[in-house]
Amino acid sequence: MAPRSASKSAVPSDKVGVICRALRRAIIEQALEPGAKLPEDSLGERFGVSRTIARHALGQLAAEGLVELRRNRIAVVATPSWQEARDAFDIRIELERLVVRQLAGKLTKSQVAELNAHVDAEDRARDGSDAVSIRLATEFHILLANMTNSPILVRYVSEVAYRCCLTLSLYSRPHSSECAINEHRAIIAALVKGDEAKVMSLMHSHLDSVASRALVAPAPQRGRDLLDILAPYAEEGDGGRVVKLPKVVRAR
Amino acid sequence: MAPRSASKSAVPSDKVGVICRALRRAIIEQALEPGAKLPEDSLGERFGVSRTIARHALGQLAAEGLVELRRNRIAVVATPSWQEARDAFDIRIELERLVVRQLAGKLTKSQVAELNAHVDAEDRARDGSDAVSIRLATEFHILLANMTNSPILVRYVSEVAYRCCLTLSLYSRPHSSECAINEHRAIIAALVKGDEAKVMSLMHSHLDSVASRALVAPAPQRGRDLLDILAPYAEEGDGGRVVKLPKVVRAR
DNA sequence: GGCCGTCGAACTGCATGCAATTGAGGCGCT
DNA sequence: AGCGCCTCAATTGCATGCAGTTCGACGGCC
Repeated sequence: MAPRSASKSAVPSDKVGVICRALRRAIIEQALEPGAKLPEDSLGERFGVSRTIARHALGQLAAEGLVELRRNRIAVVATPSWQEARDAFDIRIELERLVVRQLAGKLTKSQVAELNAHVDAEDRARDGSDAVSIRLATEFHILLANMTNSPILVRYVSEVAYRCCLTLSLYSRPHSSECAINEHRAIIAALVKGDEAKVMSLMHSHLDSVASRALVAPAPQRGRDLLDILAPYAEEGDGGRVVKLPKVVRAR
Repeated sequence: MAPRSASKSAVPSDKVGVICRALRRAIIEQALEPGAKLPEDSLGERFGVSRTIARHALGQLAAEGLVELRRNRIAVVATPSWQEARDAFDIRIELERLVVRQLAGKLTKSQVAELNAHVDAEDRARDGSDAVSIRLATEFHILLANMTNSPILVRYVSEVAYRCCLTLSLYSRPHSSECAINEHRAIIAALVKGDEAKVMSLMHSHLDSVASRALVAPAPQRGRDLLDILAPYAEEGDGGRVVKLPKVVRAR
């Protein structure tokens, strides 16, 4: 509906931007799981562009921390460690507190309407797939950030929110985020009321509860597969090599 | 001295990384002023690589907000608006409060030594060029962030610090940041002492004072040239065109 | 003299080609 | 059967070439 063509910067042409957006979305909807391979050829073919462009897009996404690039290796969707996930949430909390601090009491009527409409959409999607719910929940926060009119803040909040989303698919059990919709409504209400302190603490506890519900301890059994579990034991120094393991069948 | 090869991610090969680091440094030392042109050819030639690589590097820097990319146009060093500068500082304050909160009372002896050595270097550079002083001051903060061992936090703090650095060359009068060295020492002391609240407020006021010393109001006369002054009046929508002005001699 | 239109050089957007590296399967050896 | 080596297809790293666009300058016209 809204003609939100989003980020004006960092998008050399727009083909790159299209691919980035598509991949971001696929990643946060968990159509692409962490660790999924992203060969340049395939991407290029899929989007009707050459490898050059696909490569460029991967570079951008790597800069955002959504994909991992290793020299001469196929790019893969990032697999953040549990600690990184925690860090991302900590940063996110601070950034979003900043967002609501700037927004408290300053929302226009149409902005409030837009926010409410979004939460309604979240409500409606409750029966649908988890993926959509998660995406909408994330987009609520990005929508909020957008209203600050601070491009930098928007960029950082978006990035870190996407990263958090990514970690959710790694470490959370299903259906863990739906109950947060009420908290979104509460935040809107507090924003309208203009109570800065209140809305900041609401946002804080909202994110904190999402984080603690989602990030269920380092859970030995929760990792994707053997390789992930062993990762911390094979600290990869700047050129280090993972210890050779006898016969590991990589989970496809 | 320290074998700090820095960011492992987001660097496809390393030629790209080399170019990025070089340009970042040139930018924050103000060898490249905001608005400076960065043609792909020249960069490629300068660094002994093809345009492809130079282009990729520019893409990365654009993602960090240090350069501006516009379709079919020569890339230029970013020229943040005054408002963006303010926003960047606000974000920076929150992020660095997070840094020192995590670090308070947790520094090892060698880390403290490293910090002190750095501030000593800042002291020594006081007689040298402004550019070096500014770079060192910025690097102090990045050094601090590094000690959190949180790659994400490091990345964000670095980025936003570079951006702030960039704005300093636009909006600040010369010699405005040197007196901050004592504040760096105070922060180290408070970190060692482990007083979380104290160090957070120290960092807050440190950055706040740098910002307010530096960002001297929108100052009609302080902008680079006429075009910058007029920029806010010619909001560029996603494909909008700046209003045609009769005969503007662009300050070289 | 100043303004406008036209032209050319410069630059970007993108695809493709070639060399180098990887990792995966097959083969032989123990 | 298991383990290691070796070879080859798959994939990346990078440069170059071509087409389209922009910017600046020159020259004509008012």
